Amino acid sequence: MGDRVPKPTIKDVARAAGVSLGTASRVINSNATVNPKLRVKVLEAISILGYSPNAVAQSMRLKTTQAIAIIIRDITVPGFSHFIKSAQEILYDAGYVLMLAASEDSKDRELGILNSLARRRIDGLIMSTMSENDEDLVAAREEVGVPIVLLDREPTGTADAIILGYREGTQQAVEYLLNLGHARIALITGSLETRPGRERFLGYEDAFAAAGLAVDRRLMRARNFTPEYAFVESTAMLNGRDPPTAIIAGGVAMLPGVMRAIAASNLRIPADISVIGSINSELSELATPPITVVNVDYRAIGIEAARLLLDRLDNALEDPPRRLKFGTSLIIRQSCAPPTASRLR
Amino acid sequence: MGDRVPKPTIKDVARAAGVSLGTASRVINSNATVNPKLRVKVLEAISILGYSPNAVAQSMRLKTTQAIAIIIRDITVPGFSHFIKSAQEILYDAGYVLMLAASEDSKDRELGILNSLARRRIDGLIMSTMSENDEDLVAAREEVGVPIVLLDREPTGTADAIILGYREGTQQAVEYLLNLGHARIALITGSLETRPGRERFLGYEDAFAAAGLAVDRRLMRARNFTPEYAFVESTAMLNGRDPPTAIIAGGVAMLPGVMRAIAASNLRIPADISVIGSINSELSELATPPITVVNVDYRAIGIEAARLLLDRLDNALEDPPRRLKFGTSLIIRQSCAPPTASRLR
DNA sequence: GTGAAAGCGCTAACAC
DNA sequence: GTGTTAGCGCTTTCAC
Repeated sequence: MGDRVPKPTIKDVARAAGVSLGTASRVINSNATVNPKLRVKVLEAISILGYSPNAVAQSMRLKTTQAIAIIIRDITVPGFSHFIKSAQEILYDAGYVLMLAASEDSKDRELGILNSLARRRIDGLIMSTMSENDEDLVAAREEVGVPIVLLDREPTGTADAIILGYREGTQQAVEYLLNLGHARIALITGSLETRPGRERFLGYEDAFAAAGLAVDRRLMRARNFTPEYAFVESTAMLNGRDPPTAIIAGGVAMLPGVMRAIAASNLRIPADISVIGSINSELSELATPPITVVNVDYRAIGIEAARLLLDRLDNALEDPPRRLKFGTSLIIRQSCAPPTASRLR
Repeated sequence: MGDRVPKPTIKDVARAAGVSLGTASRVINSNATVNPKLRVKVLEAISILGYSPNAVAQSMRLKTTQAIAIIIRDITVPGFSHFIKSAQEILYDAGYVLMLAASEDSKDRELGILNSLARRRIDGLIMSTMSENDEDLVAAREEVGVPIVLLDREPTGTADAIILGYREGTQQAVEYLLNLGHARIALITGSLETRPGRERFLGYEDAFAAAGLAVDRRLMRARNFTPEYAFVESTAMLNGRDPPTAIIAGGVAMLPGVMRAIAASNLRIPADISVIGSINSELSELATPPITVVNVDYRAIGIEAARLLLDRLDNALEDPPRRLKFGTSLIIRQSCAPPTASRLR
């Protein structure tokens, strides 16, 4: 473990092979013509010594770490973990290593992470900042000085971005509910400091406007994306006056909170209350009844985010910022039904 | 973005402050007494230039990267993602950065990752190898040359380990089912190449032995830990001759596969079939009926794994290998009932 | 208390 | 085609 034996260096290889350091380097990087005999000797020395190049020294010299970081609020959110997984795969196959950090919706944490990554000279960054316009955060991102792909955030500066169609997705969900006869539809989502919350609000309003209906602001809640928040707001609305007949969980981690609140209030889905979740999950698929969701394919998004960054790194350093938009799809299952007369009041 | 302006170095700081490079270094590392006046000048220069030390150069000099890696089969498994999250938190607070890689149950992948991490000179490693005894894998782990904490694997060499009490947990689950009147209990788990699979087999046998009953090997399946495998085996057993009256999903990701198979076979839980899952999850909590599980607290485990490694790094380089055992707890919900007479045959 | 200089392991430019 | 050397940015001796 402690492995006190220091690893062999290229110098050791050169000495063992009886060649100069430069020659050893040449065969290792196989970028110049080397006498076949010497080449073999070096290769032998490498395998005997168990040499493998020190990536830290290479980074020092080459000024690239072949490391890319992902900063995300919470890696345990199923959608996010799929995003990370697929991005990591692409990155790994391209020879990069993934550094992962959770910002936990804390500005200080995000700042600290950004700072640490800047010092470490990562090559690129994929992240979803907790606030698009906060000055310190913008400056800290700038300070890292590497290409950034923003995940569903309004890009500032020169960052590329992956944009998700939550506005249209939410509009579609609300229209579906409206067509079923619902009028009192609750939307619970996260901070308006950030694109996903804002877009869902907009989509909600779009649907009501298109139907010529007025929205009830009291049914629109936006603070943070946690299941705990979803639970609290759902419970409050469900047990307050003029309760909603349908709830949209406007965040990928929020459905469990909504479902807990419904269970705790002794209500049944969809007889007493209709619900629509965000993103497909084991829960939405296997719940009884299965839950209708506004789905977005985080696996595909992870792949594209990684590719966007890699492409920027490889051959598009100077291109203008790009943004890729991903749509949503409404997966209709059995969690929505026309509102019951008794609960319509 | 490209930020073509190279970042200031300590040399720039020294020049700007009118001191020598050594003095600048001393105030940055605040480890030696420096004339207060000079100190202030250096500090000023740092803030004016926006200097932050190059961690790559520090690593080169100090021979520590302050980076720790986690290698795990699949980061999207809810339990694992909680493990990663809590470990990352501890690591980050201790000044380390997390490198994450998914081995995906592929030997080549695991080998490749190990190799890449060795070159990068990480300081420590937390992992759950796909095979404890495979020679190449053992050698590759050794080759990294840093302290390792193995996650629920029989440690080889000098590695520390976190051990999970799946044997006792499975025994407890089987006894619970036996007491309910079940005799034909299926156990679906992953590879026996690895501790968790083996331990569950043992626990299953323990329970039958304690009850003086013989096990039916055909009800014990062990290939891999995926939900797909769980689905296939569940479907086969449920629709074969002498079907089980209860199924234990012996892997943290397997419950969805079992539930899909049950739904596809038009069976009801627990009237037609009892089920016990591994690890608590949103699905097991919010399913109808809620699912009984053998729970293990991956959050706590992540914390301890990180602490174990950090402690080893800090002040116990020479101590003998340690192993920490975590127990399981049976969370009884409503997915198990006495077997129906008609299905007992 | 401070400056000068060596050296970590590597790549690439430069001579030969 | 090969060897020698400078230098990436830093920390830490070693003199003074």
